[in-house]
Amino acid sequence: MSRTKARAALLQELEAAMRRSSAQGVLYGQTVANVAGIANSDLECMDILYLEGRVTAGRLAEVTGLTTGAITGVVDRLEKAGLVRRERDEKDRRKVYISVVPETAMKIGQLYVPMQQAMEKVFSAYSDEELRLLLRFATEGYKGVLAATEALKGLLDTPPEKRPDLKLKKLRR
Amino acid sequence: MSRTKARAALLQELEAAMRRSSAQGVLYGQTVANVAGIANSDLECMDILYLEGRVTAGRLAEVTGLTTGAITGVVDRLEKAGLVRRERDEKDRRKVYISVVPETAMKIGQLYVPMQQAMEKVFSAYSDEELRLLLRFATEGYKGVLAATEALKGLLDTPPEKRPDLKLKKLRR
DNA sequence: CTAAATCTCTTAGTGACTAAGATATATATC
DNA sequence: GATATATATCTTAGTCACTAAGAGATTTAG
Repeated sequence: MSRTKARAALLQELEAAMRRSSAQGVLYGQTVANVAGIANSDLECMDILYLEGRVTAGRLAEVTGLTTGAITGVVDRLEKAGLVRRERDEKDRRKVYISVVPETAMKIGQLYVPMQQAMEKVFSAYSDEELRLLLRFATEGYKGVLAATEALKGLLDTPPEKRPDLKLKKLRR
Repeated sequence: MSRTKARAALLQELEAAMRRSSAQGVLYGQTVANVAGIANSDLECMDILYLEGRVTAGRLAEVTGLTTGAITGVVDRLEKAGLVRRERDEKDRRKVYISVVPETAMKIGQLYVPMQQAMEKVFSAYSDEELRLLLRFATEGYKGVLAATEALKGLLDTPPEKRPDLKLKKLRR
C-alpha cells in the first residue's frame, strides 16, 4: 500500500471517528436537557450564554437559527425556570439583554460534570504538547465548520432551481 | 505560574474550544436538515443508518432516545422521501429493518461536502503521526462521552428525590 | 395450547416552531 | 421638529413532531 493511500485510509477513519463522537456529543446534550427538564433549544441557548456572556435576544436568534418569535418563547421558559434574566438596554431601549442567573444556572452546569470527568480522564493520558496539538485542532476545526456552515447556508439563499444539481425538491415535505 | 497551573489553563481552554466546535457541528447538522427539508431527528436517523448500516426500528429508538412511536413517524417521512426502505425480517416477522436507499441518500451525503472539504483543508496541515494522535483522541473521546451519557442517564432512572443534591424539581416544566 | 414477552404501529393530546404582523424605540430626511 | 424608515422584540394563529398509552402481530416459555 502506498504512503498516500495509507493517509487516505487514515483520513477516512478519522472522519468516521469524529462523526461518531460528535453524534454521541449531541446525545449527551439531549440527555442533559432531559434530566434538567428543559427543551433542547433552551439548553442550546444556555450554552451560548455561557460562551458569549450577556447577549441580546436577536443575537440568540441569529446564532441558533431560530426566529425571534421562537426566542421569545425560549427566554420566557428559561426566565420562568429562574435560569436567566431579561434586562432592557438603557441606551437602546428596544434591545433586551439576556443574562444567566449564576446561582440557578450552576445546577445545569453540574449535569456536565460526568462529561468533564470523562474528558479529564481521557486528557490525562496526553502530554502538554499533545494537548496543545488538540487545542490547535479544535480551534482550526471550529473555524472550518463555521465556514462550512456559512457555505451551506449560502445554498439556502440560492433559489432551488439554481442550486448545483442537488435536486432536493422531491425531498421537501 | 507553576507547571500544573499551566496545564489546568490549557485544559480549560481545550474544553472551551471543543465545546464551541461541537456546538458549531450541531448547527451544521441543523443547516443540513434545513436545506434537505427534513426534520432534525430524521437526519440523525439517516446518520445512524450510515454508521450502523441496516438497523431495526427499535434500535433507532434506542440510539436516538425517541419512543418507538416517534420512530414510526421518522421512518414514514424518510420512506415517503425515498431515503429509506422498510424490510420485514423473514426470521422474526415482528421486526422491521430500515435500510437506506443509496441512490437517494447520496443527495443528503452531498450536503456534507462543504464540511468534508473544510476538514480536509484543516487536516492537510497535519502530519500522518499527528493525524494518528487525533484519531486516537477521537476514539477515546467517543468512549468517554458514551460512558458519561450512560452515567447521566443513570440519574434519570434514580427517583428525583434520591438524586445527589441537584434539586432540579423547580426547573421542571 | 395458553400466557407472557417482544416489536412495531396507532391515537389523542401537548409543546415548540414558523410566518406574519403588531408594538415600541431609534435613526435619517426634509 | 415632524415624518418616514429601520430595527428589535413580542404576539398570534396554525403546523408538525413528540410522548404516553395501548392495540395488533408475532414469538417464546411453560
